[in-house]
Amino acid sequence: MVGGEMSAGRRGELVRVAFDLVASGGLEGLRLRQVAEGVGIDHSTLHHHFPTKQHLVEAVAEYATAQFHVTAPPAGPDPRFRLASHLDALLTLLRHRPELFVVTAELDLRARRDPAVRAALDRHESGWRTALAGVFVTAGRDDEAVAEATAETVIAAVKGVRLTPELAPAVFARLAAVWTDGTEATEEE
Amino acid sequence: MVGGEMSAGRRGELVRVAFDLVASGGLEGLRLRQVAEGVGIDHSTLHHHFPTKQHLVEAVAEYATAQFHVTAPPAGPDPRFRLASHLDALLTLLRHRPELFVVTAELDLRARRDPAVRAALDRHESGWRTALAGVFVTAGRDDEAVAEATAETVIAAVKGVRLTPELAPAVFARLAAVWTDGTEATEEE
Amino acid sequence: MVGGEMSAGRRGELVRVAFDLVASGGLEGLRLRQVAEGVGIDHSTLHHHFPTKQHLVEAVAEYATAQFHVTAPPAGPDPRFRLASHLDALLTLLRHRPELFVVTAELDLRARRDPAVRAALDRHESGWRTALAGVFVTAGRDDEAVAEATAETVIAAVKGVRLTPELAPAVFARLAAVWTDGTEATEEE
Amino acid sequence: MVGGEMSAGRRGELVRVAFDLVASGGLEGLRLRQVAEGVGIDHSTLHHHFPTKQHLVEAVAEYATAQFHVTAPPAGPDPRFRLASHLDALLTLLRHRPELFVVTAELDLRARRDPAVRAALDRHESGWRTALAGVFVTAGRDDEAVAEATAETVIAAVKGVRLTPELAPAVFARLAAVWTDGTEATEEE
DNA sequence: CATGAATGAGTGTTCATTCAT
DNA sequence: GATGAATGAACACTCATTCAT
Repeated sequence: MVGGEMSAGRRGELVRVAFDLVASGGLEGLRLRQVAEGVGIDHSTLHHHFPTKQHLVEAVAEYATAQFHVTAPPAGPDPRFRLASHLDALLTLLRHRPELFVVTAELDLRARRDPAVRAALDRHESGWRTALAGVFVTAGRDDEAVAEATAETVIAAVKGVRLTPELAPAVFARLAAVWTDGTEATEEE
Repeated sequence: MVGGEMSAGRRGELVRVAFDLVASGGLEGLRLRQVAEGVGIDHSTLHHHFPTKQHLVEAVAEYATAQFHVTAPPAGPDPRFRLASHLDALLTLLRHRPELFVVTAELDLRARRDPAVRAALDRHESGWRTALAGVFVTAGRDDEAVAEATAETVIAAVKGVRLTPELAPAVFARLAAVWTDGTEATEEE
Repeated sequence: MVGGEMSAGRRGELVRVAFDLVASGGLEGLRLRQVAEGVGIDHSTLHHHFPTKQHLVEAVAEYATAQFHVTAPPAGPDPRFRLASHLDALLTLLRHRPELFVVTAELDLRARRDPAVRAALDRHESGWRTALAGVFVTAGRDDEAVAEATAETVIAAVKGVRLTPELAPAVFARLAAVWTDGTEATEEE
Repeated sequence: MVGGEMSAGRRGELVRVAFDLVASGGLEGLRLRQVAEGVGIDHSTLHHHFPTKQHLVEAVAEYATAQFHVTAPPAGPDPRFRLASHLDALLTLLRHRPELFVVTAELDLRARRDPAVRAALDRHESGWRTALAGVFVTAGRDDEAVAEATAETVIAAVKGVRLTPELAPAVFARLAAVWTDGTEATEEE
């Protein structure tokens, strides 16, 4: 159950090298020769693991989105705590692995023309969306539609700071403060 | 008669066609031959107007960011009205010219490795940032640091819905609602 | 009679700029745009003066070879003096205008595939050849065939140092010494 | 069986075809597509063997200069014989492989702007220079400086007839005759 | 004479992909 | 699996030349 299909092995190595290359040079700059070189194999050997570049890109999409599972809002009765925990986890991840957000931004753009990448991203995002809406719904202050809109707003704001991690703390603080009761909001800051 | 220079002429034509191609195929898919073909000239003639592809991309960046001037928050005493107007204008632009937001997203990613595009985007964004912070500062409810963080949050949320215009109405409504909920806001009405 | 057809005027200017560009970048690197730019006119205007690049190259060939008239062996009864004067003049020219020899070397190579340049060079070279053979013939020590071979040898040696002017003094000294009587030969050195 | 590596193989084939093309069309006219075509491979495959055109040109320079090893003056006690043998070998090479001299002339010109070609030529030429000076030094008639100047003169003359092989016999005869005319030379016979 | 716009053939180079070994 | 050689379509860019103004 652990590492079901990746992590070690040539395939996983290749995906991680490709991920790093996308992070530094963009999807546009991704070169199969560099990926192979980064793993220490010939570039034509790479095609034994990924028949086509597209397959590798899709694997990178799966890999990248999977890394976000650590940010899932924890279970619990207190919506404010769950939201705060979620934003904290995201902030920590953004600080320590900013490339994860960069690559996601790259994939978001690619997804417009690439159904497979689109699907991988949607799989990830629908989970995120649902979990977040759940948090706001249990807060009980709003109806479901508003809760969903609020979740969407948080997601949008997170996406919006993917390329500028230095702005994230202030933005996340605002998000947390605003959707919390007036009194706590001010003292949290 | 004044300012006719920007939109007419081969240069402007080329920029607009390039812009459209970026919107549909991404910066990655931008091909000079297609740009030239879209204008009806030989691809080598394009180099007469833009010595290099980079020059064309920079012109696209200038063109794209310039289109956002219509969304500038209007002057006036009422911060809630100014914010609502700004979000309305953005929503209208997003509805009618979604490519503008797509291209901006593309440029944002390119800007990570392209100082010239970075500069063009920064020029545009710093104006946006300042104007928005100004709105919140005059609202008087928060100090300057909070106003700036709030502006950043709005910017982040707008950036976050660039690729999903269908979510924008709900998100923008949440943004407007949240920052007009306070006591001061209601008493002015 | 002075400056019969060149020197001043756009044509002459263009030829001299082209000559300089060939000297520095080779015939291979000659660009009409640079020639025009060097004179301060548009590159399409250049075609009013030289319908084609070939015409300009031929003009450069004429110009380059014409500069060698100052090295013609002087008239006089003393063959040794005539040879020494000739070699002196060549050495002086090589010192002060090395580009002249570089361009000639370029043209020599081009002449293999370019009959017009071939003709210009032959015109110049046949005069040189005849004059030099004349010097050796009047020396009286050898028959005409030997005189011509000697002239050819001097020409070959001069051509051979065109690209290495620093070797020219020693080589020219050897040439002069060898074809002079034993006694004078040693004291000239 | 040893050394079969230099002449066989795609690399060697490509170099020889490139050499021939330089001989006929000049370095200026060298086209990678023609080289590949001459070997019967796709022009992009050429880049598998030579990453850049420059690498191919340098290989041509190495190849061309290496062909001259057959003209090295033989060892032996008699300077006149050594010089005559050298000139004979050069004359034979010039007759049977005139392209070798043409290509060398092309490379000489290119070397002015190409340090790598310059180095290849210098490697070859310094050997030639040293060997020739050695011949004249052992002749004993002149001091070392004069011997070097004489070697330089022979080299210059040889270079000077590279493009006109028909003049070489007469010139080489003059060179041999002149430096074997002295009293010491005759008394050895 | 001079210009700016346009042309089109051609240049070296790149890169994912294929295939025989 | 792994490799090296080969492919071919595509790319940005160059440059002499032409032509309408």
